[in-house]
Amino acid sequence: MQRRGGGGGGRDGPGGRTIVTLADVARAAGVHYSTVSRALDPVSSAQVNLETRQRLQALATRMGYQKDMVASGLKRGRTHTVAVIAGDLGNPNLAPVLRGIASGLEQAGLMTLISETQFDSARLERILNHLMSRRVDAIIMTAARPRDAPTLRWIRRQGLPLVLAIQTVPGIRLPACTNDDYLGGVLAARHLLSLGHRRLAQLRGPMEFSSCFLRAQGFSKTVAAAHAEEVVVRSTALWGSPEMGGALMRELLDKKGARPTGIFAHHDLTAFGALSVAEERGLTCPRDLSIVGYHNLPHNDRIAPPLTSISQPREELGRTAAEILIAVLSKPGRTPAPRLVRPSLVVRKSTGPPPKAQ
Amino acid sequence: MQRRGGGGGGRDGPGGRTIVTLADVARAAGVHYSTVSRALDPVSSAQVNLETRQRLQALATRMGYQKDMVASGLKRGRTHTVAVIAGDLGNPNLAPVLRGIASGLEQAGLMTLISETQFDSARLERILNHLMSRRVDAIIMTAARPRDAPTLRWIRRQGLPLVLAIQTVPGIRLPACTNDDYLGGVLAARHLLSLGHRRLAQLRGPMEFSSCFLRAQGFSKTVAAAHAEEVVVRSTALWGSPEMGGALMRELLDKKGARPTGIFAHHDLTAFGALSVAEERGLTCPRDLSIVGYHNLPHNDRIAPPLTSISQPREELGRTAAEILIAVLSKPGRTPAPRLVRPSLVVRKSTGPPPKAQ
DNA sequence: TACGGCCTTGCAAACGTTTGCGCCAGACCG
DNA sequence: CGGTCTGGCGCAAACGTTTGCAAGGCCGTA
Repeated sequence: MQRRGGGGGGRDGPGGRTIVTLADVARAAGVHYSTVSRALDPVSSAQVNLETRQRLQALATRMGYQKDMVASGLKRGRTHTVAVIAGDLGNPNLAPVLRGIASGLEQAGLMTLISETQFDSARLERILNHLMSRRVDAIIMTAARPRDAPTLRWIRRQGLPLVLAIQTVPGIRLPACTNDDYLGGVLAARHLLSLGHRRLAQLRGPMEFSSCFLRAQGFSKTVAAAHAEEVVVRSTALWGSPEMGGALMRELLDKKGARPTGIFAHHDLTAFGALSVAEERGLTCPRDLSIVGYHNLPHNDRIAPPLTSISQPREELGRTAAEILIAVLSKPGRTPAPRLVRPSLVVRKSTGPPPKAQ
Repeated sequence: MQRRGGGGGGRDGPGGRTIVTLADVARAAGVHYSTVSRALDPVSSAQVNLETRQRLQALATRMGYQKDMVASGLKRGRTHTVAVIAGDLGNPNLAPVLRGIASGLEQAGLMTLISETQFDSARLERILNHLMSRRVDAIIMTAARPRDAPTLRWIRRQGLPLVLAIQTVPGIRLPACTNDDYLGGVLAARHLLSLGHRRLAQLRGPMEFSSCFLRAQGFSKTVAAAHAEEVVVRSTALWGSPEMGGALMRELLDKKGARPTGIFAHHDLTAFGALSVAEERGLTCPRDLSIVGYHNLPHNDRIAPPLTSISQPREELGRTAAEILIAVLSKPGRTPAPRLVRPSLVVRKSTGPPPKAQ
């Protein structure tokens, strides 16, 4: 299929490019190719005489030799490739995380393969088969939900190292890196409480995501500990959007009883939708109600009013996930402890003291 | 290194998982493994007798056989992997494009490898070496600039199929998929002109990006064709940010002569910054000036005033890039024509008729 | 019946790298 | 001076798949 060059050796690649192999270098150096292999491999290079080693290394770089990772992968069973399985690549919050992962892995000589399940389990299965057949060294999963637990266990049974990022799954012990969403909820609650709010509410995201669940818990516990009141509305089924936020806000305002003055939205977009509905109802923010968002989207200071929000270091999360994965690969036995990345509160104009009237 | 199982055959993978090979299936079926290979390969399966073929296919799936793509890649020289080289993965506009690419490629059985240059040419070189050594089948490059032309030519010389996405490079003929940025500029200009504006200006992005260059051209030509006036300010060195927008806006307002009333920002974030500065100077939008942004970021309708913007189908762009790539791979000789994805204008409240006074 | 043409299947050599094993020469020791 | 040890290198067998080639059987025709 692939022609061997006549004189100089070297293989013709698909596009007619010449590929220099170990054999080519060996021929040029007058040694056996296994010697070249050893000379170029950092660990076995001690087995070859110092000066031949240096000569071969110099020759290899001069000839433009590049180890064929495919062949190496076949032989060694390690492809130096890590797959990231995301739920929705369209989610803008994901990009910085991916960046962190990719740059963190790159430093360890690992490449990043990305794929997207679109939260479809058949698709996930197809992807996993693909990845197994490609012999990836490990998997990072970014949007795992409780219902994915069997799949996660399956992956683990296959012996594939697995690290969770962004979301964790209760009841399954796996190395993971997430935001400290519980703390995020606490920060939001504390902020509103410290401003004097005593009637609070949450516009919650889907509770199957650990991030939302923990945010809700952190918030509720803090509110309860302060003996303040929390008005409960249902959580959304879909992830943050203005429409969802509007719907929840309407539901909240339609409830009988005193209206909450401090609101914690699990997503900035949800907060936007809620603000629109509040304005329709003649409420102004922050005079009549305060609202805290989540994610600290880049335009929060341009909207009216600029949105107080919880900021998460997303790229750091990705880098940390990469670190964990590298640790797992280097010592397969141990499961590193889950790691948390701390969020912080960014105060803007959408929060203030509650109205005096109440 | 890897132990062979005693009785049943099968290889033990890194984590102790058992891998079923062609030889295992063949042994179980009592045929030679080459026959199994042929039976399972869609093109050569015609060579094997219908009923053995079916028997082998059934047995293979029953035994959980999965073709080892690494071994196949070594033999065939095709890895079914495509690399996407991005400039900045943190750019939120990129995520939908990546999604489009990944899902488009997946349908052709190709996997997507992503990497990020951070606009550092040494890094780009390292990445390319890595990719070559990994024998990727093709490369998609998303943020090429004129200064990258030598590298692009080098890739082409290596015989690696290459497709540009989002940005093109003048003077180098390569298959590409971009937004019709020229049209975007035209749409912005037409909109402002049709509202009655006669003095216009642009807050331009870095002109080394073909996208910005073409937007600028489309806008300027349309303005000139309408015999309206364009006030020129320098373009930014960095990509859209509120700070950049503010700086450019200040420069524009400090110019002597009549103030432009219609402004086209090459990025929504630039527009946001410009709006802030305008407000500082006591100008209100859209009463005193109109502004059109670009990218149609998801929160444009929540800012004050909601921002008129040019929307680009980003995911479609990614899918189209994938289509082009697949075409290139299927017939290596031909260079498919560059394709354009059409943007559209989304009118909101930041644009209106010019002030009567002028 | 002999022979040429198929349809199927087996054989074995690749693809490029890694690595256990063994060989050789030189050094060292008794 | 003979034996053992060791550093350095070559040999060849893998890793799992693909594929040209050939061999065997079967059929049809001369």
